[in-house]
Amino acid sequence: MGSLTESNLTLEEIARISGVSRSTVSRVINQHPNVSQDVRQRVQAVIEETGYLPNLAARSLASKKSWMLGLVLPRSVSSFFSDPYFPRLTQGVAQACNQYDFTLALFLVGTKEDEQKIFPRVSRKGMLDGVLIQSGQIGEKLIDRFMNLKFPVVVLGRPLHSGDVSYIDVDNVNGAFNAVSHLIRLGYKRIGTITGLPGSSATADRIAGYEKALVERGRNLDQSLIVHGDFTEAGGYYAMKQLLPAKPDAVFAASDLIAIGAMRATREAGLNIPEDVAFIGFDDVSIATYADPQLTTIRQPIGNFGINAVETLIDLIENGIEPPRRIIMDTELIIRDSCGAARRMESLWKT
Amino acid sequence: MGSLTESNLTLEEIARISGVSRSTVSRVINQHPNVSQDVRQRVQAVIEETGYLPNLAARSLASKKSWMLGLVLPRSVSSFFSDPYFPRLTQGVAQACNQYDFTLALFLVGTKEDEQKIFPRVSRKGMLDGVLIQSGQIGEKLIDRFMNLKFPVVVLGRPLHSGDVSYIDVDNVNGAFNAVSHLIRLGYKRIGTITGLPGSSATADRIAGYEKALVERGRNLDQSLIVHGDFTEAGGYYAMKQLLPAKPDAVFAASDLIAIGAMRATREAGLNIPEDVAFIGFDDVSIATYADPQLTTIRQPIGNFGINAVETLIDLIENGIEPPRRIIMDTELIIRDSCGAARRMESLWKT
DNA sequence: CACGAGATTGGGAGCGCTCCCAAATTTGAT
DNA sequence: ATCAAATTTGGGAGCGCTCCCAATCTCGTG
Repeated sequence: MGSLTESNLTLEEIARISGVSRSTVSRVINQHPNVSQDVRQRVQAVIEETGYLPNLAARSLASKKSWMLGLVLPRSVSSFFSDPYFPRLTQGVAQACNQYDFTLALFLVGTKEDEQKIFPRVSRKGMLDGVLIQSGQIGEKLIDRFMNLKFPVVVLGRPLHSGDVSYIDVDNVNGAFNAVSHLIRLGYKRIGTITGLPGSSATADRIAGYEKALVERGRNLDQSLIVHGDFTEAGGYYAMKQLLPAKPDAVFAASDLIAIGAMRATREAGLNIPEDVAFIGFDDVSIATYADPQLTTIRQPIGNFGINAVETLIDLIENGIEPPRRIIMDTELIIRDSCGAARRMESLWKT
Repeated sequence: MGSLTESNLTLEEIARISGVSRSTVSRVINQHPNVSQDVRQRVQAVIEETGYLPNLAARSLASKKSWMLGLVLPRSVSSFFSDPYFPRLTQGVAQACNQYDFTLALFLVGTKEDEQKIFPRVSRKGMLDGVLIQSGQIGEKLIDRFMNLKFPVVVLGRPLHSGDVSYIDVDNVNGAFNAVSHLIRLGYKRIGTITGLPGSSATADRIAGYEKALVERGRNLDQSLIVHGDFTEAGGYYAMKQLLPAKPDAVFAASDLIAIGAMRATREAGLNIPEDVAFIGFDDVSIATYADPQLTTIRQPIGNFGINAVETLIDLIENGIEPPRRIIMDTELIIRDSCGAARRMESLWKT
């Protein structure tokens, strides 16, 4: 174990030790076929023995590949990491990076200043092979610039103006549709919704799904039952205060965090959940099960979402950019207590 | 705006355009003093106009610096990103990296396989200038190996066996002491605790603080009031089930997440919070305010913790390694509803 | 007006790798 | 055994930067 020399080992050094040339060692490392069986083994042995790993910077410089992927997350307005969605996403991305032997560079865009500097930082030559960008305000501005550079990009969540860009999204329309249909099925009459931050496709699609479900059942859309939130707990709380006068008997919240906030406002108003107002969220993050009552919600495959995104990006990097890849993932209705399914079903039996 | 040429701009090219040599441009970029005023301005102008940024790989290779920092987080056992602590920490680290123009590489150690590969991955030449490691099982194993390589490391949280390593920690003993003292002051008689995952200094120190507070007030330590958890909600839930038979009237939980779980178990047992059992948590993550009742807790300066860690690491990188830096940050008692302070104080007034 | 110190500039060498091409070796068919 | 074809190997030329040293330029001074 050359643990002492481990630090300044070079290709040339490995070549000297194994009695071959620099090029041959390089071939062994890069799995190039044109190396005889016994030479390959001999070199392999030396590499293992010494714990040699090629210098990343040198390799990147020569090959124009860095085996690094970027993940750009805008920490829009207030919260961001207070919503467990992003950590889960990040985890999925990190896991996939590990699996494919890529390194993950994380860019959290916080301040206005970060926003200014983010593009040069990320697009800088010799740094990243490709980038994952969360859709939304900041993300959208970056997409075109990356596309212009022919820089491999995969957008997380459908961008509002998707030209030729590859993206991965969850079927938000259908998820919301299923959520609201579930509430209709349970017999709720005045179903309200608290939306996400306006200006994102997720928000728009979830509203569309909500409306579609009501319309298909021949219900009228009542604008007083639609209140805009921002994907935060506090936002949900204040939105619910606005919604309460409209006397909803059930609410579809555009995220679990919104639902948690809305339930807080509901309890404060002295109402019971789900007897007086039923709730259903979106995401199925861990707090959904910590809530009291536990939250019925639309589960997103968040972890797989990240993994899929990385796989798509790597494919883009290795096999070129056309045509754009587009992946839409399915959601799943998770029934817990906040929708009152148990009680409602019971009463249905009785009638 | 040479947006088209932006991509393959080199030092040499900038030199040609500004009519000086490669070396001079390099000096301008690296703020080397020996450049005349007017040449500097001329070159600066060309750089701005073309949007040139040095190739990172080439720069790293030549200078042996990468301007990249690593953050290694072991996703020990079950949860990890389900605890909002780590996202908050990551955010602080990312923010500081932005500020100091470093790039953040995130390493989440998930599987056993990751654990095997993490060291070569991270210590690989030409990749990182330094690394931040979360203390704990996996972290501890890595520390020595990095120290041997003279690789700059800052440990997040005091490592169990801290040799010459630099670390940053929060005053866990004092935090726990203040929490429990607060409960004592409010008149609780049977104060239990649910600990974190055994084997970390944070867990040990919080237990020490709990015991210190009790002992200083002349209370006896009752082992049946100490139950071990693991920093998860589910862990808190099951720990509380174990603790309930010991009839505690107040509980100090080693994290907010534990407290949330413990409160769930308490409610299920038909007890009221804080009338029957009061709670106090640790961390002050966002879920502390989403809980019902809102959680009294010990606030950690998590974001600043990350920022401080990065600053320490950069200092280490730039100014050498001895002596090891050690930073201990203070905590703060945040009084909300779960400790029953309001009611207790009220009743104190009456007497 | 010549001279040397100090400021400024240019060019070579090299960081450690990949990639290409030519040289050396092996193989197989005659 | 012989020669063309295929396989294997070695070395040169970069990749785009930094760093060092030598060359050049600027002055102030005697």
